[in-house]
Amino acid sequence: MDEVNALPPEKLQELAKSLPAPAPQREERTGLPPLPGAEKGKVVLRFAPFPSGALHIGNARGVYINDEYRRMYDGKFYVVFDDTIGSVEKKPLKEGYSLILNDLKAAGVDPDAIFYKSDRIERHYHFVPDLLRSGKAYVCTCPAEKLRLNRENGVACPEREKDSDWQVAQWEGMLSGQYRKGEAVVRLKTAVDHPNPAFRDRVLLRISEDEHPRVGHKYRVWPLLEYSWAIDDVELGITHVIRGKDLVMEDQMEEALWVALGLKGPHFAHWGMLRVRESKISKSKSMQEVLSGQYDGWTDPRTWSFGSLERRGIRSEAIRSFVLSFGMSLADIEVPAESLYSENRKLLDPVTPRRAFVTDPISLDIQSFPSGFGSVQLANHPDHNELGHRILRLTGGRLYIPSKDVLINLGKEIRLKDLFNVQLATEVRSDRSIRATFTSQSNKPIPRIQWVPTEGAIEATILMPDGSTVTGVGEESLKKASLGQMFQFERFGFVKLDLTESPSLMRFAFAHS
RNA sequence: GCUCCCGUAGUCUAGUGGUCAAGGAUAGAGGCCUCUCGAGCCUCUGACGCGGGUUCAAAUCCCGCCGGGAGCACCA
Repeated sequence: MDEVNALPPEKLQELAKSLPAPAPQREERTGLPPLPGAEKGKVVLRFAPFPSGALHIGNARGVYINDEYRRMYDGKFYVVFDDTIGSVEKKPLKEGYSLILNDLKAAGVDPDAIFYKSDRIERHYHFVPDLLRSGKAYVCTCPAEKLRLNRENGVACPEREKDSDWQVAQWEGMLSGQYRKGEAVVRLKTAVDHPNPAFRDRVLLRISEDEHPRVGHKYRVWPLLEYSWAIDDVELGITHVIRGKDLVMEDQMEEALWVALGLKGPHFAHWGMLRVRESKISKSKSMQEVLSGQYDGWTDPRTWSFGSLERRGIRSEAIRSFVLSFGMSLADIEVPAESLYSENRKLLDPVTPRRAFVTDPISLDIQSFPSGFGSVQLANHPDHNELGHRILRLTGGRLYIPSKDVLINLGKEIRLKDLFNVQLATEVRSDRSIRATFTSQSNKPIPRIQWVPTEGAIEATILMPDGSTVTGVGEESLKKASLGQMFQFERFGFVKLDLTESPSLMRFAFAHS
């Protein structure tokens, strides 16, 4: 090596030529890494939402990673509603089910089957007596506070060592109503002094008398997440549980339970925590704002729900490639929404018609308006003729232009984009108008200004991602737009028609610039 | 505090001992094009957290440190 390095550059060049061509670049992996133990055609995945509200951008990773693996392995994708009774802070919502199913549809993900945990409670009960008789679990009747304290101190509760007849009798008492909410739970015997306090004789089932949105008061004993999944994952034939790394401890619990139950469960894989910088708000926080009426429903852009993104015109394919670009990395990341917008822009830009829009308009009063400009035809897209054109009527002789452009060009000659040049007066009149004089038609290198004919202009309000509203005027042709149609307001950004309030007042939602 | 996870450019990510004087995306800068401040094209800036090992060879393996995150419920 040293010998070669010592050679003069010319010699090296010669030497390089005489060598065989370098090996081809290492092949780059595309898509997600292979799943351990996965066989084509035999992979079964699950997406397990809690029906507390619409799906959030944070759920997108779970949806699309599982769906992508389904594609890769020609497998199955199940939706399994994780709708146990929850807690005071986390309650299943009746509308949560349809909200989520609709969001999945909007996401372009079609499940192979839909299951409800609330339909499977009997299966969860089924294993309890055996667990009790074999001494792998026990009924604990300590009050929650006592239990917590004992766990903290690594102390066993007195019921732990009672015989199996007593255990089974108490279990039946839980089911029959002899015990009330909070008076008895079933706990797994792991170890009271396990180094991880969360592992110390974890609770498997507990009593709740709350009404459930699907099954009402049919059950009073409800399983907890790890226990129910230890059974469901096996019985539903799930081969791979792929979820966020916030749930790794639950995996370990499931594994402990499989040992206790004598079952063999699926593989686990995780991804790290993803946060979109602009969407600091959580699903449950959104829920509060939606329910309290602070937000404009589940599609309020501040919720960052799937529905809100659809409302803004963020396409599901863009969300898909956005979240898949992070792969299965275990690092916790915070990503700017701009990355998502960039994906969406690639999809939107070539197919979205352009329209003129002016914020904070000032009326331009043109003296000696040239004849022959009764109307002007403009292409809908500068690079795609196939998108057609539209005609702007100029018969009124007045235009709106942005005040921002007026103020920096007072007294100067400006070009009205795609039209002609005018000389601006030196001051804006009190009625928010300004005079201008026609100068010439030739395209000159002077400031080019966006404009909208006053006659036929619509008033447009645009709902921004932060919940604020921008108002302005848009060209007449927008009146023909249909709900949900997208436009690029030139020099402003991509918008989607949200609501036509009246023939001259239209509401749009802003996607991104 | 305890348990676990993670540290590659501003932000993400590829990379699994030599093909890496580290690839891609996005953001940024400059230029070309364009009657949009959009898109497109070209160019540029910019990274292996730190310190020790192991090895002929380390972004990659080991140890320590530092930094970040998650979990620690009769929630999911």
